[in-house]
Order: sequence, then structure tokens, then C-alpha cells
Amino acid sequence: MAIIRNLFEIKGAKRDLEFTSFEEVIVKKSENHFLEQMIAGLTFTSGFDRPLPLVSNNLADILNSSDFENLEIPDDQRDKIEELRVVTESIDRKIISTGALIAGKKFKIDYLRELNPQQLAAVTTTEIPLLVIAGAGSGKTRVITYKVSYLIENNVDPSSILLLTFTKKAATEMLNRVGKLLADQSILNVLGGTFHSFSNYVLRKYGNLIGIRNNFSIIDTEDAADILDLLKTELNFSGRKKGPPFPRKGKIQTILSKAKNLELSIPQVVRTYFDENSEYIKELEQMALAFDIYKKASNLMDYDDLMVVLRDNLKHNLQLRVALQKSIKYILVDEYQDTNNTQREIVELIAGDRGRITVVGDDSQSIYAFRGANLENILRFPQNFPDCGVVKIEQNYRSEQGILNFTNDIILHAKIGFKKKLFSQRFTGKKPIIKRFPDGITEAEYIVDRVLEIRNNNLDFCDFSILTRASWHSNYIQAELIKRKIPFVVVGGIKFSERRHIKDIVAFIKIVINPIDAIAWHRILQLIEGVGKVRAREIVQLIHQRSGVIDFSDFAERKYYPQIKKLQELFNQIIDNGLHLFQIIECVFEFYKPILQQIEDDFEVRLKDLDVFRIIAEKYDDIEKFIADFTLAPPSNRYQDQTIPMTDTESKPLVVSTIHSAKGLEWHTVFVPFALDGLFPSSRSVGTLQEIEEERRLFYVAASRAKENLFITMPSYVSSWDAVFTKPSRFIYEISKDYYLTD
DNA sequence: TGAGGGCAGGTTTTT
DNA sequence: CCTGCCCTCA
Repeated sequence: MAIIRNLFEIKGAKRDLEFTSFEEVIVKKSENHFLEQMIAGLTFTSGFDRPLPLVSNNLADILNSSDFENLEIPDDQRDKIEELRVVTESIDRKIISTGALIAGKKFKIDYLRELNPQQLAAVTTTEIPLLVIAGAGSGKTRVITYKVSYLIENNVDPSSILLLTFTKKAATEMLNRVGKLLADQSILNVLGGTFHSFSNYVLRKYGNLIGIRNNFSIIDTEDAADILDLLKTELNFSGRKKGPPFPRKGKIQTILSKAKNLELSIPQVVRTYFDENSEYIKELEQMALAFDIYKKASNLMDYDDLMVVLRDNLKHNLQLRVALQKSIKYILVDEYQDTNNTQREIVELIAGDRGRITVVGDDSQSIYAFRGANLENILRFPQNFPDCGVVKIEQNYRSEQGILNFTNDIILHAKIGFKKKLFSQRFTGKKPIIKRFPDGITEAEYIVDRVLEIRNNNLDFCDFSILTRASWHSNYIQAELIKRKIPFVVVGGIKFSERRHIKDIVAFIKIVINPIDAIAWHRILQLIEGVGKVRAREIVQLIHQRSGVIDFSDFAERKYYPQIKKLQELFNQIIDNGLHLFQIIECVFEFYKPILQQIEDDFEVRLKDLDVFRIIAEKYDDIEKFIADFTLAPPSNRYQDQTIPMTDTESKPLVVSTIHSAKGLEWHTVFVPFALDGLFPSSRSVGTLQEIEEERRLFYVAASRAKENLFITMPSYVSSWDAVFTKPSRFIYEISKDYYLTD
């Protein structure tokens, strides 16, 4: 008994476990196979506090006996599910299953040949609100690009088409394809981009209608948190006055952002998501107020503001709404399942009652609720637009039927959503493979073995991907890949634009544009030795008082004066001479490099980043556009380059990614390791029905990335600091055994 | 302002 | 358990 407790202490578990039958064993966990077996024999239910013995060590046997506790669903939720079921089933009457081209007209593109009937319906239905439910791999991008082309071919002015997506990459890719299809440059005029970049465009263009200065700076999440940190000190909310401590900057930022995104009050957000901080509701409300004032005073907008300000103005500012409705005739929205309420309202307000709006999406792939995405936006579209049409595209061009059987079965267990059943023309009789291993290392070895084996069929490493629920789930595999000298990239990680030194440089440029950008000033000033939070604040106040005139002579007596004087000269030189972007960057680099060398020990590596930055900047003339683009759509944020072991350079690297970052992509062979309950679904996301449902969709997204082979694997146990996970993911239990193999 | 200890937080993150 | 934030004190 004592031994067991000891063991769990080693593993960090702090719970008392009741055992009666184990003899004295003295071991360290890594040395003893018996103990590992023993842990593998334990399993933990949803609270991860009650050990239940696994029936066997054999995966097939384990999967035969499910003992997951059923989550209790409150009555009001049950009612809502029922209501949504009625709404989603109502689409059957609205289904449009085929389309026709405008008669007698000649088209450059052979739509009839290049699209299937459902795709054609989606493309040619242009005058009524249209919901396109595009299953995974069903040619969603194709539908959008062909629809834009079709509109243009029907003499719709490209500049009156608005195409909204969630990433800049998606928008440019689609518009490029339209350009190729039509061999026409007019597509350049299509208003295409992310919700945020669209708002940025509107707010600047119509700044005078809205009553905002159009040279505002956009701040990212980290900047916002820094401001809040500043305000926290200023308002003297630091320290623990009442029992629990005041939340930290990141958490404050999350709370305020959630309130805006979910359109809830601060007390509501705190009580539902951060109850441990409910002592400080009043102070948090004050912070929210102060934050808004601060941003206004410094001419700043955060990501949430971009959405909210646009929405509010569309709602209440008739002039703006009319202006936009006049210029925008057709709206297409991609990934509609990921919109939040504000974004939905923006779209609805611009569309007005003219109804020329097409939303494309897949409710089964909604995985961003934690960022405010509201699945109900897509589910209730038929309710919000009662005279809409619906197109359901179920033919899949990506995966082999064996994989579709598997993924169809995953999503069949979703409690809400549009019913659909994807099918493919390709059928080889292969099935996904689910496997369990003694430990993570064996699992990793197996995966890498399979990669090498399957690659022999004339494939490249880039045809394979490892998709995980959380980044650390791929640690063993990354180690194994390095060991075997296989090139790989890790998707995610710290983005280029979020690296410290890049943010520093950007701050310099932001000041050039907006000399009262306080947060940028704070960042820069604190680079100087002898200047900290307090001094920086004082200097920023001075700049504000003089409305942006940079003159530090008041501080002539201070020991850091020579440094800030250099700073003053730098900016005045840039501003007075109206330097070009590339010249500005040179000046800034000259000033910044010595500082960087002092504060960072990996100076050389970071210098390289600066070169990359310069190369990106070279493509721009307009400094404001450059910075806006840079903060709104950070370049090359997908690949974390340094993780490639440079051994096999001719070969394109294998991809190691989180599932979230893998959305929309596809690979010949996909591995999903660490498929243990508590890791996937995450033990933090099994408290409510909505959370479990979202985890299931995430599992669906992962599995549906595979074209030919899908491997779901797991070690027999994984221990984190407060729990041990041993049971296969509950989602595997849900799937019919006809659809996979266990060895 | 900079250094050392205490303790909160611990998935995912298109903007 | 371990990391990194933040508070406190010199």
C-alpha cells in the first residue's frame, strides 16, 4: 500500500489510492516494468480520481467494455438540443440539389463539367441567402472560387464582392485561383480578406464617418496584456488584498476579451469561467473601463475592437451601413462555423434584407469555441434567413472510403449538427488502424517505422503528418524523428511576429506612424538601461501632453539621458525627413542591434530574423499598410523553422502539428498518437456536454485529414503531474469495430 | 531599478 | 512537479 502511494508521489499524483494486495516492491518508476504494467492496469474515470482495473492488456478486449460515466445533461440543455435538432432537420425542405447556368450565356469556365451537381447548385444560386454545408474534403475552396468566378462572368463588378475568410492565406489562395480560372486581373478588386483585415479597411476608409482617427495602431494579444498590466499597477490592484491574489495580466486579458467575444458582462464571464477570481469583479470592471479609455487615448485598437467597433457602427450608424451596402452587393463567408456572434452580425448587417449572401462551412469541424466561435451561427442560419436555400455537399474527393466510414461514424455520435454522410469513389478495403503500446517510446518507434515503410511507395516525408491534441503529445515522436534523422517541421509554436525582437522593431515603426502609441513607447523605452516601468510611464505621459512631439530635454539631468536623446534624434530624423520604409528600418536596426546584443545571448540567431523582417518589408512602400498587414496577418507563422534537423535536405519535411493547426490540410498518411482518455478528450474538456462535443469534432477533424492511411495510437499509460491516463479515448469506444483494425 | 522567493497555472489559438 | 510571473525588498 505504501509503495503505491509512493509511486504516485513520484509521478506527482497527490491522491490517496486504496489497494490491498501489492507486496513490497522497491523500485524507481523508470527501472521497473512490473510497476508500469501495474499502472497500466489502472484507469481513471472522468474525475481521474477513482482507479478502475482495466479488463485486460489487450486493446480489443479493453474496447469491448466501456465504463464511462454518462454526463448528466441539465433540462434546459436538453431542450436546446431538441430545438436545434428541429432547426437542423428543417433544412430538408430547403435543399437545392442541382443548379443551372444562366441560359444562352457563354462562359469561359465549363461549370457543368468541372463541378458536381451540388457544387454547381452552390455556385449558381446567387440571389438568395445560401447555406453551403461542405463536408470535409468535399471541395469547399472549389465552390468558393468558382462562385466568385461565376459572379464575375455574370458581369458583377468584382469590387462589389466581399469574400471573408479566417486567414489571409485562405483569402489570397482563393483569389489567386479565381485569377487563374478567369485569366483576368479584375479579381484584384475583389474585397477579400479576413474579418479583421476587412474591418481594418473599413474603419480606416470611413474613419471620418465613424469618428475615429484613421491612423490607429492595431495591438495584439500580448500588447493588450501589457497595457492591462500597466493599468493594474496604476490602479493599485496588485497584491492580495482579499484572500486570493488579483489575476495576472494574461488572465485579465482573457477575461475582458471573452466578455467582448461572447457578448457577456464581466461578472457573467468571471462567474462562469473564472469563479476563483469572483472577489475582484468590481476591479475587473474598472480595468475594462480604464482599458477602453487608454486605447482611445493612445489611438489603439485590439482584435476585439476591430470587430465590435465595426459591428456597432453598422448597427447604429446609418450612413456607414448605407455606404457599405451600396458598395457591397455579394457576400461570401468561408468557415462560417467558426464565426462568433459579432462577426455574424457584421455579415448580416451588410447583407441587409437583400439576401445575396453565401455562407460555407461544416458544423462538424467547429473547433474554436474556446475563442468565441459559436456553432449555432451555422446551425441557425436557416432560422435567421427563413427563405434561404441549403446545399449539402457530401461527395468527398480526399479520402479513401475506409477512412470515411470511420470518420462518418465518429460524427454520428454528435448530439447536434446537420446530418451528413460523406462518400468517396475510392474504395480499396483498407481500414484505419488503432494500436496500443507499452509506452510512448515504443509508440514513437512504431510510428516512425511505419513512415519509413510506407514511404517506400514512392512517397515523400511531406506526405505524412503527426497530429496531436496538445503540442507536447508529440515529444517522443520528435525525439525519435531526430534520432533517425528524418526532416520534420513543427507547426505552431511561437510565431515569427511574436518573437521579442521582432515585436521591438515593430514598436519602433508603430511610433513613426502613431507617435502617441503608448504601448509601443513603453516597449522601446524599457529597452534602455535605467528606464523601467515607472520612468517609462512618466516619459509617455510627457509625450501625450505634447501630443506626440518627441522632446526629452526635461530629463537632461538623468543618467540615462544620452540614451533617450539618441532615441529622440532617431525618431525626429525619421519623421522630419519623411524617410522611406527601408530607410527607417535601417536606422532602427542601427539603433537596436547593440541593445539586442546586450539583452540576448543568442544574438546571432535573432539577427537572422531581422534580415527576414527586412526582406518582408522590402515588398512594401506604404509603411502603414505594412504594419497593418504584419499585425493582422503575420507572415510565415506556420512553420517553426529551427526544428528541422538538417540532414536530408532534398526531402520535404514531415509535418508535426496540433490538430487545430491542421484544419483544412490533408496528408497521405496521418498518425494520431496519445489517444488516451484525459488527453484526448482533454480531462479539462469533459465537464460539460459542449466541451465533449467539441473534442469529438476535433477528433473528427484529425481523422478526416487522412487520404489513404490513418493510425490512431496510444501508450498504455501517460502520467502527468496530477493524474495517470490509461484508457483509450472514449471516442474510440463509440466507433463500430467494423470500421477499424486493432493490429 | 534589479534580484530573489512564493505561488498560480498547467490544451487548443486562423485575428 | 516545474515554469514563469509577480510581488517584495534592498
